[in-house]
Amino acid sequence: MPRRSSGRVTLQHIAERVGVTKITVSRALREPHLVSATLQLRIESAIDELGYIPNHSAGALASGRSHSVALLIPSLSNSVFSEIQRGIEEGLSEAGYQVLIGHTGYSILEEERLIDTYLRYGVEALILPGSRHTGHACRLLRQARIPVVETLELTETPLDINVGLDQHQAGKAMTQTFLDQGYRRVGFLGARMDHRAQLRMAGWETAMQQAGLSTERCLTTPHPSSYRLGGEMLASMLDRWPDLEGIFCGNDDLAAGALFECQRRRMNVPDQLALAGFNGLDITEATSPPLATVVTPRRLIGDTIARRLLARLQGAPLQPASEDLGFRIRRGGSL
Amino acid sequence: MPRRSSGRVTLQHIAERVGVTKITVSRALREPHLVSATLQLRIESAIDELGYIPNHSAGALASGRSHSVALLIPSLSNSVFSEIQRGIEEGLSEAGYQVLIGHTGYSILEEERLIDTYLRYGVEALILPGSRHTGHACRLLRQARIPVVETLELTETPLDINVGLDQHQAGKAMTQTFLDQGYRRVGFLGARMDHRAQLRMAGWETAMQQAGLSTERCLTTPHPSSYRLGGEMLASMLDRWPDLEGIFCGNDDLAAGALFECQRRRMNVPDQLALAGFNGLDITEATSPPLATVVTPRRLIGDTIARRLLARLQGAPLQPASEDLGFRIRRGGSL
DNA sequence: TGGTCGGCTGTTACCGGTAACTTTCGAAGG
DNA sequence: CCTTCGAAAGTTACCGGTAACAGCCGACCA
Repeated sequence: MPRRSSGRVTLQHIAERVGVTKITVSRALREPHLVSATLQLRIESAIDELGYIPNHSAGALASGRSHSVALLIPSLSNSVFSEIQRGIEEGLSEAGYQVLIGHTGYSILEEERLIDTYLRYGVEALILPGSRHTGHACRLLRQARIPVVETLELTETPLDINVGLDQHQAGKAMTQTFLDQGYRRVGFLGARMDHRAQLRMAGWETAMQQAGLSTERCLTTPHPSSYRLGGEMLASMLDRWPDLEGIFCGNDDLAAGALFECQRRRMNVPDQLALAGFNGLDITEATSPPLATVVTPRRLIGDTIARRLLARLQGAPLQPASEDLGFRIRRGGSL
Repeated sequence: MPRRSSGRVTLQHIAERVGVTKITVSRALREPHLVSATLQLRIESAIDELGYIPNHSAGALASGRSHSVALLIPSLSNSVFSEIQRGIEEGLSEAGYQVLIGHTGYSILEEERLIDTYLRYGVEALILPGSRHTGHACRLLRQARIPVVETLELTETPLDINVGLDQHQAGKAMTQTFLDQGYRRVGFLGARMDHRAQLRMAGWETAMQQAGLSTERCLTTPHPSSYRLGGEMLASMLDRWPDLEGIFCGNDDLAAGALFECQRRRMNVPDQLALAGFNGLDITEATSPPLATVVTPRRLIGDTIARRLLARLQGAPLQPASEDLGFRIRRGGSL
């Protein structure tokens, strides 16, 4: 009678049932070509007779490999990440990796906590949103000696792989589109104001300043963005700056909320007020008029991350570098 | 020289540095009250000097406890689940559980695969969307002898904990609201048509039949729902049944897409066509007019799941039962 | 006929923690 | 002064797999 045991079916049970040793059963599962065909069959049938389920912890401990990768995203409810996630998952799961998802709630402290958690799980790589991390997080990452991906934004000093787009440049380009269309009093509306939102706003400022225009018409909040907030903030902005000609919203949710508010006020978009968002979510194509937006190559980002990460996991050397996947301006009908 | 070793810092290293055995260090981390205060301090400082990160696999293997729970959701991009998830996560993380998220893509085959995967990880409980599973999945769940939660919909034959709402009843109630407002030629527009969508549609049929009305005006598709699809399908329905007075959409995305299409056609909602959705997502309150919808108690569902699951994890006996958390009809302005 | 080789299976040790039990030691009590 | 007791730390074995290396055996070749 063993002192303790989980009661679960183990390799040992299968081995006894078949009359071999457990290493043979282990091989049959991982390297079937090393096991004779007849044994293979007997092992298989024993496995599903007894309902054997491998213990991942035991395997990971013995082999030093977890076959898993952690993907941190800011928020589960933000559909910006679902396409990125799809690309990553498809690429990695083909190669036998399990993708563990965690969400940071846009906080680098929470990110640090999650990095620690997933390092305990022994993930073989980490994919992080953004390029700003706590000092301790950086230390953890360096010490872990595993591939790290920083994504969405670009950085001058990548830790390892960096795939994304230049958020500042994109904000500037969208603002320039307003200017090219003859709009002059263009405001900025932002929420949450995480690092990427700040970069976009800085792009707006740069473009306005270069054109010699005022950057006064700007309203931001640390609250999470939502349709409702877009509407409310639009109302405040119109109150405060009745002469506004156009508003660049830091993301599509705000822009859609602002558009709905315009509809309630029977304001014509874009004649009375031009609007633009950021990301190119589905909703921008559905509204009437469709919303102008910066279309970000999210699926491509996901695919690229998967490809480059697999290369690193298969031995490609650490060679920190950024990859800029660009963006596309879509005028929709709201600008 | 050991034959193999990961090179990572282990309990053993900390123990040597401090001059104790590893079990003492292990205790200092898990049961600090059993270790003297001075030792505790020396151990702590050794841990962050050396940068020790516990190996979760080793701990889980030795203790037979993974301190993790799997939450399967149909789709990451559907914000219906983010609130449920938040409630679950807050409740469980307080009690020291890590929540692992997987998405089934609305497929019970994929669900089966994920159940298998997470059982290998040794999760201590599983939370599943829906009550329909493959036969093999049921076998796996039964054999695993861990708490299982089925959520969103209710079932007569719960495996264990079942928390949700009566989707059929909700569909019927919303349809009845159309009828109470005097609408007669009420259609149904559905996409994806997973089990819950089918139940809602059945609710619509029941209400219509009980009122002696035709259930002919019904259009569904297996494609995933989206704003765009809502618009396109609305167009088809209006083509085919120009006499439609109202449309009950299987979810809020479709309803919003339909509303946008009405706006493009300059059709007045609800005078020319009444619309309703399902779930009570943010967008239903943002549009103009706001959309009628069935508000589902998602946060409450999440909290309830956390509470009941914790009870089971702490020893409450298996006692299969359903808990109906109800729903609320919101008329918005589109109905 | 002896040697070699390759296919298949076994032996042994080990991964990094934790459970359960044991030992040590100083303080309190009789 | 001896016993008892409890706090603090140690010993030993074990969780369930896998790496590395060691047989075994029949086929093939010289």
